[in-house]
Amino acid sequence: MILEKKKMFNDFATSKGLRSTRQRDIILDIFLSTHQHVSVEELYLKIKSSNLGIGHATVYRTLKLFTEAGLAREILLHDGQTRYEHVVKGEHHDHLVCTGCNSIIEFEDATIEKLQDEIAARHGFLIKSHKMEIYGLCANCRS
Amino acid sequence: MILEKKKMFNDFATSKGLRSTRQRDIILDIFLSTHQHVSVEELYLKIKSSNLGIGHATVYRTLKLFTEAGLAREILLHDGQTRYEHVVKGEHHDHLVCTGCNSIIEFEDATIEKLQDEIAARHGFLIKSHKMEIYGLCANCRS
DNA sequence: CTGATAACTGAAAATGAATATCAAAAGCAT
DNA sequence: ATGCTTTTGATATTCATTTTCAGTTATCAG
Ligand SMILES: [Mn+2]
Ligand SMILES: [Mn+2]
Ligand SMILES: [Zn+2]
Ligand SMILES: [Zn+2]
Repeated sequence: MILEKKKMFNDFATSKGLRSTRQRDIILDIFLSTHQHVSVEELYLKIKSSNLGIGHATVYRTLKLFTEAGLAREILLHDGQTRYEHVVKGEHHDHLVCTGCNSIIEFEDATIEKLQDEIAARHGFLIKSHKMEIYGLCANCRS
Repeated sequence: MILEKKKMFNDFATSKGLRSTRQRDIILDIFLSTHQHVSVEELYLKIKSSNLGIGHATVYRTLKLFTEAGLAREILLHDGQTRYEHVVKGEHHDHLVCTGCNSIIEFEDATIEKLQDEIAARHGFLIKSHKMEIYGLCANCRS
């Protein structure tokens, strides 16, 4: 799994003529070791606390590369910070976002995805990506 | 239609003990005269070009009031600017966003909305709002 | 291995949207 | 009109992200 992701990035780097650097290796390692929905700052701090000095700019730049390489997805919730999550090949999910405790529940719904395709087709629209977020209170925060 | 919106804001203002000001009247007029999905900056410039001096801060503040009053909805696309659209009572729609020409197509799908409710219910989640955006190329930009 | 070249890094500065500050102005009740 | 409270807006501030650019490093031809 992790090796597969590393290979994926390697292939991407090769195809784009990117160089292999210490920083990119470290950032990839740490990104792969995180759970879902990490903000750039969280990653930066995690790297910092490992006594590995890497600059902010490099973390930002590298996460964009991961996104381009298809192994990360950018998520913009309503907290003013860009977050990244892992892309699992052949999977897609959307989010229930709790405004009480900021927790995120993931869900998949094939019917919704199909309806989206139909709507797009009806408008001659070519889908590249989509996002769907449901905001509200999770079971815990309701009570 | 426009009178109805003005009354709506008036009622809201009264219920909140807000004062009636020249600035709020102007911003409401201009907001109601726009089409969908205006950014704060666009509104600000429109006001400025009408030779009516109103500060940035006031435009930001007032649009939040409109949102609270239920006559505007905040939209966050991927261009780093908050936009606002008109709320039509009893209606809801989502967006197809063209990454080629930045145009936006609106659509409604009752089945998707119902599926969202079901998913939320399944997780004991109480929905407050949701957003769904499909990104890609519109019919024009495809060709 | 060596040197040339182009890519990469990161500290620091810049950007840009949005918010906070606060003194002056304006609305409203009496 | 008076007095009190809200509102405004120029300005400063915040904060995430991007840009700059000089120094560093990876890669590759010789
Ligand atoms: Mn997720
Ligand atoms: Mn719309
Ligand atoms: Zn919660
Ligand atoms: Zn288009």
